[in-house]
Amino acid sequence: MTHPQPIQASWLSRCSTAVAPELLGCTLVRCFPDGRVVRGQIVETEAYTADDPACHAYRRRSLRNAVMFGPAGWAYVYLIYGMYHCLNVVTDLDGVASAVLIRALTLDPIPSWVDLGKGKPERVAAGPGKLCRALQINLSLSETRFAPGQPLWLEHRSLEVQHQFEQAERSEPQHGLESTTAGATSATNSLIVQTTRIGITQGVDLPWRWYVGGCKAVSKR
DNA sequence: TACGGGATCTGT
DNA sequence: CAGATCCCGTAA
Repeated sequence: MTHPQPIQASWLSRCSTAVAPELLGCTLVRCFPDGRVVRGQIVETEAYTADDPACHAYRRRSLRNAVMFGPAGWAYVYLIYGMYHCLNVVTDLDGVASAVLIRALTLDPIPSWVDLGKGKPERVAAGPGKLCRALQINLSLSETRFAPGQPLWLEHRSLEVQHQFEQAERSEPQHGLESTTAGATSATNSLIVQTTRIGITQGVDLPWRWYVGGCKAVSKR
């Protein structure tokens, strides 16, 4: 068991559509001022790019979206529907407005101070709004850097998780893409499913959502 | 300055 | 399927 490897800004400094699937299986770390730490495995992501009409930075640079135009490795948090927050990881080169929305986490174990509410524990961080509620992520964390010692940082897939993903790729004899429900496609030999994004009205057909197949924390639709 | 819609979630 | 609830982009 090796210790966790923090994700550097350079690794995130690529197109969001490349980063988003690779963030699956990685760990989001939330560190509170008193030192308490919550770790969650990322199981669902979406990519947003500069020329993507669904992207908050599509039209112009503004006070809210400015951080997306900057270098990779910063947090973009926004308030949605007046009551939920959503967490994004800024990606790509300085000047290229893009980000990955973190849509779901599995928390194992769930720390005692995380509010379970009612409902299944495996769904405490199922959905972009719920994961921010569970980890107490709000606007004050927007425009902070993902780095160890900060309130938020990211860690690469553990060896175990990496093996899981690779093993899944080996487990089936070679096949092409297999169509599942509603246009979702997944290689029969991969844990990762790629499909269209959720909750948007523009860019609806872009297949820029990825999730870990079979995971209970993934949005259902 | 005013207005309306939104990368959500829950309960009916 | 409606409602909660508030910020921000757009138009005036």
